[in-house]
This record gives sequence, structure tokens and C-alpha cells, in this order.
Amino acid sequence: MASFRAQKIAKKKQEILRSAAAVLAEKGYQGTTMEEIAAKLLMTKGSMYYYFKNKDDLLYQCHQMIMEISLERMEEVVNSNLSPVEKLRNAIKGHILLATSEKSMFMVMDKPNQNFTDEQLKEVLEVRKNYSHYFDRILIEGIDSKVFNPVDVRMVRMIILGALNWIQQWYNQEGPQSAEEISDAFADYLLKMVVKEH
Amino acid sequence: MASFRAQKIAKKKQEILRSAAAVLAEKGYQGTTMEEIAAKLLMTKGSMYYYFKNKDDLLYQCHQMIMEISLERMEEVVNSNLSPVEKLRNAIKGHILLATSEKSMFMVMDKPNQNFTDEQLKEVLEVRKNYSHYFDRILIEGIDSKVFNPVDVRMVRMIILGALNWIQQWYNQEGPQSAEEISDAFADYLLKMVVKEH
DNA sequence: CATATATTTAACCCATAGGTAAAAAAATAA
DNA sequence: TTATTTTTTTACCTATGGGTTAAATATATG
Repeated sequence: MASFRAQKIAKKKQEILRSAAAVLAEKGYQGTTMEEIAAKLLMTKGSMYYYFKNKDDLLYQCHQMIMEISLERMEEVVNSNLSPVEKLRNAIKGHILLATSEKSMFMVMDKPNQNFTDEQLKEVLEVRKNYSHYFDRILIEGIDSKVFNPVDVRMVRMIILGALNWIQQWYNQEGPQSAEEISDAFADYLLKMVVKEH
Repeated sequence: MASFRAQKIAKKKQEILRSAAAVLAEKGYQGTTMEEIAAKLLMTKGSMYYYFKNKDDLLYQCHQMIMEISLERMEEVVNSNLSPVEKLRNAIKGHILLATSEKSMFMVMDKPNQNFTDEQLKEVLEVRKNYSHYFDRILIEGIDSKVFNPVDVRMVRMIILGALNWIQQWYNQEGPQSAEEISDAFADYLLKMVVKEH
């Protein structure tokens, strides 16, 4: 069991990560200073180094935090007993809903090979690979059960992930369409690429 | 007529921009130093300031350079007398072929609101708006002439541009598929979203 | 209350990188 | 060849920001 202290520290870390993500998303990794992040939380730079080894550790943990959540949700969908069509729809919708509600966190994940150390990058790419692999599994399942056209899985996955990840670039809360509406529309259109007509 | 000097300077500027784009793409704006860019061209930092006002001027001109080319090509497609289906296919393929052959240049365009000054950003967003507007025009033309389904133009445009712009994140020359193959596949799949069955 | 431990702060160090200016070197003109 | 202009370089200034450390403060424990 995690000690009381450990829990308290973990909570504080999360607090920092969330706040840091907002700044990182707005200014980019190199454009963000540790002092800025600290100031936003009414603490000093030195205090941050009590919780995080250094700046890229902060970025790394931001990345892993959001990927963990993403993976969890994706696993739920993939392991459900929905049809491939509904699995794909849910995967798309789930991604969009999470990416829009946690926009900052998702933006932090952009351009991974620019700011991570080699070891971090290895981990990061690994976990991302797992995530995209889930899309492949759904696609293959649909193809095998003849409800999807025999598409090029890699290409289609790239199209889907591209469309989804691009949303961060243009989505804003005050836009004409809600995240819910966007996710429905995206799912509808993207499914048309793969679902067989009948 | 442009003087001999002016031409010579323009040529040198382009040379710098191309080389700068490569570094900027790899390390990001804030991660790139003027010295690095200069060194790659076997010149010194000071010399760069003879051609460019400052660092963000360099980035800005990189952006405008590639957008100019993109817009030109897009205009050719839109103003051709192809069918909407073929126009869309060509627009998609053209974008991908350019984005892959000029990968660095395109990567520089990412996250515009992070590194530009206010005035620059205004121009940048304007020219990008023009570009995406061309996609809208093609889509509307197809819908009006009943060859496309009555799709939500904004949503479909976002999906297409997302899929296309994401390519920079994963494409590499040595990959299993050539840019030509990728562009064909993308065009095929994306067209399925909008073209009516018959 | 006293002592030990955990957390925060303030003050500092230092390398880096954007930008400048004046001198040196190249190129061009006369 | 000399004078003039253009281009490049060298040396410098300065602010910034990541990271460290020792002291101060807060928190818990006996």
C-alpha cells in the first residue's frame, strides 16, 4: 500500500502536471520556462525540482499521464463485445472526446522526437505504438468478419489518427460545433471509408 | 526589373531558407539556434542578419515560401476543368506529394500560434485560410453537382487536412510505401467519404 | 515542547543564444 | 591600381533560463 506521504506527493505531482500541460501546450516545450510553470501554481522554481528531476522529466510524465488514460479507455472499447463497426465508432468518439476535454495534455504529445531524451523517446514511441495498434486490431477484426472492406490497414489507421490528432490544432470550446457533434460527424465520415455498402 | 544584386540576394535568401527549414523541422523553432543554421551553410551567425531581420523573420519567410508554392498548385487544380471527383483527388495527391518532397518546409508550418508575432500570425492565418478554402470550393462544387453526398463541408475538410498534415509526422523516405503510393491510397479512401455510390 | 523529517524558498552559478557593431575581406567600378 | 561598395567575420554585450545548494520554514512525532 502506498504510504500517506507517497499519496500526497503523487497528488501534488499530478497537480503540477496538469498545470504544466496548459503552459506547455500554449508555448511549446522550449518556449516554456520552469519559472512560468511554478508561478502559475504559486510556487517557486526550486520547489518544482523537489518533485521532478528536471524539465524533460516533467514533459515525459505529462506524456505518460495522458497516454495511460487514453490506453485504458481504448482497451475498454477493444475488449468489449461490440461489433467492429461500433468498436471503431467508439474508439474514434472516445479519442475525440478525450482529446478535446484534455486539449492541453494532448498538445503536449506533439512532436515527440524533438524534446525527449533517447530513453524517454523509446518509451514514448512504444506506448504510442500500442495505442495505434488497437486501431489496427479493430480494423482487422472488421475485415476478417467481412463488415469492412479489405482496406490497407496501415493507411487507414494513419488517416484516422491524422484526422483525430489534427483536431487539437483547430478545436476550441467556443467553436460552432460541440465536441460531441464533432465526434459524431468524424465517426460517421471516417466509417464510410471502411464499412461495406449493402 | 529586379537588379542583378537583388536577384543574387533573393537567391541567397532562398538558399538560407531551405537550409534553415531542415534544422527548424528537426529541432523546432525554439530549439534551433541561428548559429546552427549558419554553420550548416558554412557561414557565420552575423552573416545571417545581413539577410534576415531576426529569427522570427526567418521562420515567417519559410512559412510564406512554402505556402506560396502550395497555393499556386492548388489554384491550378481548382481552376482546371476536371470533374469535382478528379479535382479532389488531384488536390489530395498534390498536397501529399509536395508535403513529402518538401517535408522540412511543411514541418516548419506546424503550430503557427506559438512562434509568430501578432502581425505575422495574422498574415499566416490568412494565407492558410485561403488554402483550406480551396478544399471547401471543391467539396461544394461536388455537392452542388450531385456527385458528392451532402456532407458537412467544414468537418470533411478538417478530416482531409488532418489526415494530410499528419503525414509529416510519420512519413520517411525509406518507409515501405512511396509518396506516390501513399497519395493514391489516401485519395481513394478519402474520396469514399464523399463520393456518392451508384 | 523538542526533535527529526519533509517541503519551500532565496540566492546564486553558468552556459547559451539572440542580437549588435565595427573592422576585415571580397567584389565591383573607375 | 585605387576607390567604393557589398558581404562576411570577429568579438562582444546582455538577458534568460535550467539547475543547484544551503538555509529557512512547515509538518509530524514522541
